[in-house]
Amino acid sequence: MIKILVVDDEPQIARALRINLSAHGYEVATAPDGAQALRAAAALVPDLVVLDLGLPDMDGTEVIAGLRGWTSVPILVLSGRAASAEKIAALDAGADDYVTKPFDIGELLARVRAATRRGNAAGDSPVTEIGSATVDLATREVLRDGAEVRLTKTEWQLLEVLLRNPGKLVGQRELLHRVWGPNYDRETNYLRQYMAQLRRKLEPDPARPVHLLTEPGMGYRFRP
Amino acid sequence: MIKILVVDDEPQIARALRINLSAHGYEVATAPDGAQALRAAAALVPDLVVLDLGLPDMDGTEVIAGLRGWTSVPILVLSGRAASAEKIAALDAGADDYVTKPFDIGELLARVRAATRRGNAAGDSPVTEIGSATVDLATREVLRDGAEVRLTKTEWQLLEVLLRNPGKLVGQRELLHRVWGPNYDRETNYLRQYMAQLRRKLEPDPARPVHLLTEPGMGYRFRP
DNA sequence: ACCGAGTGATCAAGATCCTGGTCGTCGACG
DNA sequence: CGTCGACGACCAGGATCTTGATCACTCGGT
Repeated sequence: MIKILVVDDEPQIARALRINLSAHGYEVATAPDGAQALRAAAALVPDLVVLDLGLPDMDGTEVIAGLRGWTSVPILVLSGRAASAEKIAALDAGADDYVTKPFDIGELLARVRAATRRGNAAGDSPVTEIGSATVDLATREVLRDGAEVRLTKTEWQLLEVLLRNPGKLVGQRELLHRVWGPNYDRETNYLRQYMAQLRRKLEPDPARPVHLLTEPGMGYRFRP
Repeated sequence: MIKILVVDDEPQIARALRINLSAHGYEVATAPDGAQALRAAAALVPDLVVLDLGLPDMDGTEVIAGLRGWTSVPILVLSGRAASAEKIAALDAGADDYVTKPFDIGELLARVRAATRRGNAAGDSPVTEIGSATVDLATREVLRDGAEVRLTKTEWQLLEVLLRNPGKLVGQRELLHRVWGPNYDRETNYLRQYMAQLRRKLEPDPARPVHLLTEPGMGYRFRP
């Protein structure tokens, strides 16, 4: 079942979307503001986010950036503002589509189909092999030698950023920014702490990592 | 370079799109009707198709179906008709986005960026050849004769400045500014030190550099 | 042809920074 | 009240950066 997270502060619209989407076979969750949206997205790992830009607590692009930090889930933006600058800002922040209110529900559903179709067609298998461990980013499960390994929320966020950039070096500034937020740029000790935990849980020999590598002075890298 | 195929039977619009897109660094090809569009797509394998629905020879959805038969290239539909039924038909036929004319060129470019960003996510990175070594600035990797070469942070910064100005002379003042900051204008010995290290790690014969050249009294130059 | 100044290359240390590992505290949650 | 995860501090070992010294080369001037 395809999971959709609807983010809107107006109860009527949220309700209407929920009814229409679930009538077409989607599993729907809703969040009334940006903070709860980010939490819900982390908890549910939806297949699509429908995001209203007029949220009370955060700017729309901030929500998009918060999501894009750790997931490439399709984001479909709803907005009352039709100005091109608004659209460009949202799209460049990482949104996949932009629909202005009032919108035709049939068109919205078609755009939802287009966005979810892409996600499925992209077909990048969400499971990643790390030595003897298997990481499934979609279901948030780690199996190692048949046994399940538990990761905490922070560990997941850190691991996901690395796994979504296979082979690529991710700077420590960027990692801190994406996992802990913009105010933790200097706390590199967090990184060391959690990288060590991830290595203990995933690497065959945590003292000699093969997949979760350190690039001294620069950042970390996941090698498949 | 990202290749875009523009399909439009109106020469003015095709011309305007070509100019705008190539001004933003895309490689543009055009086709005036559906049949030629399908042939061009098969020959060029573009990274994005911008498709006007009002073609003389085929219905727009037929063109989309013809493309979708063998490729999952992103398709961005342009159309003068704003009716929801049209949009739904095009999107369900396999289009990724639908923009109604008249459109804002900035918005179109943003949607182009959004569409290509998705495809390029699993993309390839630009690599530079230095003798027998290959340098990948995106992933921060250097391979030499199949073996991996480790560069330190400062070595990367210095090398990146040179590689981003291929063939161009970069003054020592400028290099020092970019790598060490504004307060190191006179420390040219740093440059010598690290240039020597880079040559040792990258040049076939470090004593006789072929790609990382010294311009006495002025600066350094990377020759591809 | 000789010399000295200026510049660049190379070598060899200390100083400094970074990392990994460990420990202890705090707050949330059951 | 007990447990777990997040947070913060510390230390030792090692890699990196910085600095100084030495030598080779070029280029004017004598």
